[in-house]
Amino acid sequence: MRVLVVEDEPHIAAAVERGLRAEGFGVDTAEDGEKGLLLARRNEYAVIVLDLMLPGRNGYDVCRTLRASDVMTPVLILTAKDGEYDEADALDLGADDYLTKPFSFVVLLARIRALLRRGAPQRPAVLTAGDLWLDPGAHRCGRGESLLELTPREFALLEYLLRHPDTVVSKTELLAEVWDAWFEGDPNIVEVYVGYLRRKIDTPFGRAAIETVRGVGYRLDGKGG
Amino acid sequence: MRVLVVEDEPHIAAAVERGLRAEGFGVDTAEDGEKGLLLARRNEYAVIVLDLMLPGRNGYDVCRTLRASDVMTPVLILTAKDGEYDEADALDLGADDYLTKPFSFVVLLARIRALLRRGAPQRPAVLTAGDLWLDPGAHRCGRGESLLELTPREFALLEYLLRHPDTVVSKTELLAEVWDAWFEGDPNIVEVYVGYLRRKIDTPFGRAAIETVRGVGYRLDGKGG
DNA sequence: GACGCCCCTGAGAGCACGCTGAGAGCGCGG
DNA sequence: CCGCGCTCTCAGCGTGCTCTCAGGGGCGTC
Repeated sequence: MRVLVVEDEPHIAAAVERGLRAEGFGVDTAEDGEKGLLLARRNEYAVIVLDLMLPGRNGYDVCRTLRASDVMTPVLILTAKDGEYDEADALDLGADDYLTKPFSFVVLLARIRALLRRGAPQRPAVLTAGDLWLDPGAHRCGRGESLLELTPREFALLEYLLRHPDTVVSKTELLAEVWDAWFEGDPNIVEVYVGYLRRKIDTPFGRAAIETVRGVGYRLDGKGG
Repeated sequence: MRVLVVEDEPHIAAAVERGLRAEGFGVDTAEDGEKGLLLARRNEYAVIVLDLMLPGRNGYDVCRTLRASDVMTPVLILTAKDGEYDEADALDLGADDYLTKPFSFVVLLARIRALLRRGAPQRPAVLTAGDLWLDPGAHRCGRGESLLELTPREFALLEYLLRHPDTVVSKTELLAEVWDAWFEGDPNIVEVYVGYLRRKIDTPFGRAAIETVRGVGYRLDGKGG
């Protein structure tokens, strides 16, 4: 899930970037409108966070140009409260939401999530497969009554599998989504972590939620094994 | 005192708007859910009057989305008596009151006044987690009978955690919310203050209300540890 | 039935992350 | 002007997580 941040004030850009990364987003930044446009056209972003006051090509211009070239990525506009621009204009130009500085980071996150939700179907708060459950918000998971202690990596892996139940996910896909899009290490790492997971969520319960599909990948049984 | 009316039937919208204006309210109207959402997010309303049967995005959806993006403005739901929706559902979604059409304007006004009296952000006077309690108004907190002496920063941190019990809050989020939205210092400060807090609220009582979720953040146990 | 590929697993190295103690800076009150 | 308390920085340390590697075993194929 990648986000593009177009913002010329370095400390704001850095704070937003750091925060979004901590929330699991991939982040690209651009310090002016020109670069923002380039990146927005070249890549597929889930959301674009766009400052209005930019050197050179301003946010209005960027937003209009994007829409004109059929880039329909949701755009969230940032601007100073006392700016010369009006929020109504921004929304007319095809922006999807609007936030005035200074704003709380949590609000920014909530807005971004809301934008993402609009496009995607609503996801339930807790993911389950049979008696196996995982709560992304509380960062907890378990099998029936038992709470399971997972490391961050194990948790991320299980979460991904639970989001794609009864579907074979390839090792490459897991590497890209759970690890890093540009992961270059030993792909064996996936097998290792699937092993760790099985020892925690399957073996103690005599179940087998994660099935190996030889030569293809892994499949999580929607009924928990 | 502004009110947002989201209603697609023009004559009802007009009647409600006229009536509310006569009572001294500022009124914005939206004829569908999408516009309603935009306005609700953009502006601060005292109350939102929301019809359930709307073209496109219906009232349920609007209400749920608003709550999900942390807009806590009181919502009063309007709906036809024989509609397919149930009152209980509406309240579950985070609506605050409920009125079936046809309704008398006087009743609508009374309900709106009641909602305003309740106060917009319906916050409990005292936040608790098990025997741990914090009174934001009195600026006091304690564990059971014992009063705890916290510095302002410690207090703010605990308050934030208590407002998000059983949820993992990231260090970034804490930096942004308890410190400053654009905090640039050493993020280690969060660990330091969590340490201070634990020494005051956990160690002396042999409890562990604040749990560390490695690589993600901290979680306050809703039962106080 | 034999071979080869893929997967599994145990051991271990490296290191990132979080915790803590010490102390500097600063504002405020005495 | 001094002392106190709060905030924040910094560096060291320990834990346990992540990842690598190599060997063994299972499954499919020929």
